[in-house]
Amino acid sequence: MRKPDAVSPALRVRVNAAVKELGYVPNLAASRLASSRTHTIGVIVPTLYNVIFAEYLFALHDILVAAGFHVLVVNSRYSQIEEENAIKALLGQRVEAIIITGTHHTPLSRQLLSQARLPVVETFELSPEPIDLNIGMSQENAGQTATQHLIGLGLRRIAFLTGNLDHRAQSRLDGCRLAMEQAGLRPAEIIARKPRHSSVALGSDLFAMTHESGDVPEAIFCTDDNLALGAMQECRKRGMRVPDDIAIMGFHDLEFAACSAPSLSSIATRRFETGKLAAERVLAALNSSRTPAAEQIDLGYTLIARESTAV
Amino acid sequence: MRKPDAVSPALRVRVNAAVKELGYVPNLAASRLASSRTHTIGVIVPTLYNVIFAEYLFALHDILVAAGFHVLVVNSRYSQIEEENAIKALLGQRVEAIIITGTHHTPLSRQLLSQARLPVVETFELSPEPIDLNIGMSQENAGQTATQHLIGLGLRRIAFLTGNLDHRAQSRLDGCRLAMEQAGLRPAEIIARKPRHSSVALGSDLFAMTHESGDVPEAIFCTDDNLALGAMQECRKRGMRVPDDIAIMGFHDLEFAACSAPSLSSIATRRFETGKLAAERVLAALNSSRTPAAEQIDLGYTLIARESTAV
DNA sequence: ATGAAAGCGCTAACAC
DNA sequence: GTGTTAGCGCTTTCAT
Repeated sequence: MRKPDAVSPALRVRVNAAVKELGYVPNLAASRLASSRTHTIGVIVPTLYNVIFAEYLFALHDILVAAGFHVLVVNSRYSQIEEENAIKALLGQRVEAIIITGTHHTPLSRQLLSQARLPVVETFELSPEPIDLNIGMSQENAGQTATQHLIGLGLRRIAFLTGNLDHRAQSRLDGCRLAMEQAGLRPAEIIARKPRHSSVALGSDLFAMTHESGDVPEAIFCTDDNLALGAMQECRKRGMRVPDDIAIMGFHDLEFAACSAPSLSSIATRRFETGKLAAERVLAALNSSRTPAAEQIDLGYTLIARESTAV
Repeated sequence: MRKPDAVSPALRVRVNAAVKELGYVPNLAASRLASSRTHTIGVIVPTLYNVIFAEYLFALHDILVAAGFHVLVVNSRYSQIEEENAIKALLGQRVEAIIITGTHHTPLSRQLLSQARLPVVETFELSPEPIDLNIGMSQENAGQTATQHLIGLGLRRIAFLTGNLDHRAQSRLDGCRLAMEQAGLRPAEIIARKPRHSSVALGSDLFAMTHESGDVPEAIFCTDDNLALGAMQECRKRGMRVPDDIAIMGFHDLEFAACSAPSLSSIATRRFETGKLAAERVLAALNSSRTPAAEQIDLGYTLIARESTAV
């Protein structure tokens, strides 16, 4: 069945007939056990709610499936414990490589990944000590750049807005604080108490909260374009004009940032490229017998200034 | 290792030490082969870009993981061929049940699912002849209800706007046509030539196209809230007021519909409940030895009238 | 409570 | 080109 050409046409016909009649489907577990090849790559993402991971997975999927691999996606829900369980599950499946979001893991996770002797790619962040490959960008620098953009516009009272404070959001906040400090300022911080995933509705809620507190800043840097869009809409509802009364800055440059009204300034990040490169490097590592040297790739980011900060 | 209580404490300690030192992880393929239990449920969705599937998967995941199952998510990219391949892959994995989006499959897909002797749940639509279980809603009725709402407002020139025309979008369009016909009208149809996934940017593009053609309707029913939001933003950019100059209606009642400015009228659909119920029925079927009768559950939908159609 | 042994359904290597 | 056979690493059953 796996090499139909290597068999007489007559036999091939009989085999196909039998397959169809019996509804026979080869047992992958047996095949994997016997060949010790699973043709499966494990991918861990923190959530499926955020479209950036959909884009990333799309690119990964494209390349890996074309190369004959299965892609096993697990989500860790932003929990290191769930991530550790996901790693165990993937190793138990004997995936041939693991592509994992972020660079912060439990000690056991690191240990498991290190001694598993398979290609590991950490993505979206830059690690001080990568387990193996690392493809990402400096979230802290990006946060700093965004904030410097606002400061450069003459804005002084700047707030940082986020839903849950996962590690990447925290790094952006660190960058924001650094930029403010360098300018002799301090950011206000608007952080949702209850960790909810980033959404337009949450951005709207958080801005409403801030507005009602009476302490409205001159500019808001949101960790995410969804939050930014929600904040912009809430501004309008409350009679504030963007950017005249308040400047708003997003993050990720999602598809709608260019066409929202007003259009949204953001930091463009490279999700497709991250996925594509991770997949390519994994394939390369799997095809070369010798272990390639651990490598770190900085994909960078780009500041996109649009109407929402055109003060 | 699987029953630590059934072993002397001393041995248990030695086992754990060995496990840690060797980085031992049990081989799931071997376990599955030996026990002929995979504890895995396969789920097929058409895309990961649409947040409704994230919500659905979240609910599914919650219940199935809590019950000790693995969830294997595959996406078919709205292609029946890819869906067929996904089904083969899942059956090869010997998943214990399959939860699949939609009710339209290739003949071979139907055959494979029928003769696999495992619980199958088709979701999001209602099928005239379900393979096994079917949990969904009438997309056509929902499209009809939305359109009747617009007609009831005295609007006559109504357009239907969609990105790609997958089967569910087609059904909503059918419902829209039916309502128009009953009122003695004909809908205009705005359909993206290049199938792209639904997004705010696409809604914006499509409305811009329509506006430039000069033939602007009195109301637009969009297959998706993302498209609707994009259309609303593009309206504002072009100096049209919603709902005064044009009424806009979305679909799915995504999180942001309530907080956009103006707030968006929509049809609320029940993604969480669909996932929850599908997971519960699968677990029930797996626990009862006898095959439960094929069943069809209509989860319905709700018209939510908000500012964008408050004419 | 512990050890021994058969066999799950394939793959890979070999003989025919 | 075709048939045969020994494992892959577990689970399950049976002896001890």
